Amino acid sequence: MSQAGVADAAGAGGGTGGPASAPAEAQAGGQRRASRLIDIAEAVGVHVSTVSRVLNGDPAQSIRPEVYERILATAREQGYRPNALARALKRQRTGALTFVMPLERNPSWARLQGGALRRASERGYVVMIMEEPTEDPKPPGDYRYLVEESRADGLLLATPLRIPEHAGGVIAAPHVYVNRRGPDRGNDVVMDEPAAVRMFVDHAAGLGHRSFALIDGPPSVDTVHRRATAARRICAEAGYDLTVRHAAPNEDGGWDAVMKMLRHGPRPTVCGVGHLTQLFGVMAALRAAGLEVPGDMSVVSFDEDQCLAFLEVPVSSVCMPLPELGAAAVEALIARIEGNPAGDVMIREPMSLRQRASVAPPPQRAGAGRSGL
Amino acid sequence: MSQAGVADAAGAGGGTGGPASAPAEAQAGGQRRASRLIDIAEAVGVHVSTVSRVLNGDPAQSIRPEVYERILATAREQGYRPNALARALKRQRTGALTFVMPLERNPSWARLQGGALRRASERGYVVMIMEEPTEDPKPPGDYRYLVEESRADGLLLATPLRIPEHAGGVIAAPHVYVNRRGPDRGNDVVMDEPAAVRMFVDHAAGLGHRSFALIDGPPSVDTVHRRATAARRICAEAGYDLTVRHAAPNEDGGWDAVMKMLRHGPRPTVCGVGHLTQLFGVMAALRAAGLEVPGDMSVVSFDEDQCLAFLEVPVSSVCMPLPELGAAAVEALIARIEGNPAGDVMIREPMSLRQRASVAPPPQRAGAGRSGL
DNA sequence: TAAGCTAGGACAAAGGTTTGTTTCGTCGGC
DNA sequence: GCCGACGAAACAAACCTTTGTCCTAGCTTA
Repeated sequence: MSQAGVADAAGAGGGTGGPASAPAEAQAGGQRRASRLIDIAEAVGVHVSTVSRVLNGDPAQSIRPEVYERILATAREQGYRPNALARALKRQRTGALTFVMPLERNPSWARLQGGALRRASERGYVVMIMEEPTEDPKPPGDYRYLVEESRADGLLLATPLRIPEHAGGVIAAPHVYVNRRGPDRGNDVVMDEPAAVRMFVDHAAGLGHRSFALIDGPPSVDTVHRRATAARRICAEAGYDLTVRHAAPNEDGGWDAVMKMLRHGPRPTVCGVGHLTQLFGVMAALRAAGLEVPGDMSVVSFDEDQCLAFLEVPVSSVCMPLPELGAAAVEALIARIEGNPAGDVMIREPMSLRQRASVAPPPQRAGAGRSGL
Repeated sequence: MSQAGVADAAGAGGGTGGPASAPAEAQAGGQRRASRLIDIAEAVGVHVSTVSRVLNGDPAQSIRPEVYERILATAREQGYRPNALARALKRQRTGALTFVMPLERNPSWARLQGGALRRASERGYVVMIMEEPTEDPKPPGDYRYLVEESRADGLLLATPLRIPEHAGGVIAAPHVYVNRRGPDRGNDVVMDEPAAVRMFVDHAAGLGHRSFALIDGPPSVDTVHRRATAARRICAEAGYDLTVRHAAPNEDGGWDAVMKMLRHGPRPTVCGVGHLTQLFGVMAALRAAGLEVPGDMSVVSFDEDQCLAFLEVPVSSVCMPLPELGAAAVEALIARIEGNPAGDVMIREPMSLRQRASVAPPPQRAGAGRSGL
């Protein structure tokens, strides 16, 4: 990047014979060493601290304009890049965040991650990703070491689980729980699951449905727990029937849940499904049971994905602002790092119901009466 | 994490009054400061270098067993964690990799990322993710700064694009191009796209197909380029017809490609589709055109995803080992960082064709004759 | 008994920045 | 003519590790 060496010749002449190491240029063999503050200082003929202040625009220091310009020019010529390690060591701040999340194929995680990464990048932070498997989760304290080792300034804890029993107490480092409520208050950034549920219920109720089902993952997952709780409350208040079925968050889980649901008790007329993968099993099971969607049963997914529009029966979904959630989590974490904790955050907007073909008025048989529309 | 403070009392007694800073414990107000080497050294009554060697298991140094034990015990009591910053600064190695990739909802990227992250973690590296948008890509040299700033030891360049014209030359830092051939040789880790294409062609040819189409993204994407080139060669050698259509890597692109394909020239009997998103458009367009899959046209996706099994017509796919590609890329990068560059790598295994309902023998009309099976 | 060797550590110099404190002139004011 | 202030920059102490070199007893050996 631009030929160095010129700088030295044009520099302050004679006094280059300092005891310090070789300048950035003229390294014989391999890779040219990276330019350091001291290389610029020697080339210009000033002290390293002066260079540092100029390059950082320290307002408390006045510099002669010519020196100022020379330093800037030399830094450019040498392609100077501050050593983030040294800077972080001195400043006690790394400019890095750690995002702890499961590595799943679920597109929702990608949306969340994308939102977080973009916002972090805008804010000048780099993000490291660490996997936390959904099964066999480690206590959150185990991630603390990344901050303790000064690798990162804070933690985004985006595991879907609720507080593990072995939580190991509260994390001292700046941290935010993403779409999950942590053991300590004031560090949660969560989706407004009740609003999502309400959107689902209102939509279906508007078509005449009175008997609801919710098929979702295990209640140990905090989002699931919040969704189920909200559904119970909302349906109870409105006087609707509700069956909640917790099942494995995969295709088989969806299948099993449907099969059990059809065997036991009165059949609901509309069914919300928490996981995209469960949805596939749900649709297959309904078809296998001879039920038509939406003729016999309406279905709504709580995971939005493009493929929903191209399934055998296109499935409506509640589309939640996952990228916004990720971005807000980053924002909240940075605020904590900078010493302005702002309390829990709930993400509401923009939430929408994407209507596809899987929702219709309930079948007459089960309908209350005014299924006119 | 275990009460500190005990260590000091049990330590070497009197000589604690060093001029250095306060020990890790007994910090009055806020967060207890992290334990440092010097805290352990003072507690035990040895020099900091001794602690460092013990904790790092330096074999060149002999230590009295009792001192050895005391150091280890004290480190444990204080919950010592080496400061990664200081260590990296001194060792000139960060233990971090940077993964440059687009942040897309495409599940293939998640699989690739997952494979890379897991392998890096196994190898003791942390990974930072940087976005490179698919449109408006920066020259790869622009990421170099992450290494120049000593934030990472190497770069995984997983942008799907071919060498940008403004590449800005070769990157000096250790780097690997992931599923893309870079401007310099010996740093590529790529999928065996020709094998994938051959799997597609052989499968279809075995059913009697002789007229192929390939719908894929723009040829500026290196994977697309490799796929198209391989398809041309393979079909030419076998004497099959081939139409290659480059289109936008989204639903509309797939739709447009089909429409153009149906308007111009002889209609192929089987169609490979490069992107999952394009596939949706392809399926919609075929249906809109009144063509049945697989009756009138067989379809194979080059992107595997669970949802393929649940589309209106379940679509066969060539499932490529993306996680393995990611892992191999990490492996190759680490080898370079450690000074053992190993040349280009091609990932072949395990590659499989997932047969679903979208492939059948060609329709009689277009078949050459022996369409018996 | 003196020289030499070894075990067991201490010393100190990096590694590249940041930042509080001094220093050295020079200028202005009285 | 002297004091204070100020502009402009140097000095040096961190930040925390790693690692090459040096030192000091105690012991062995000639």
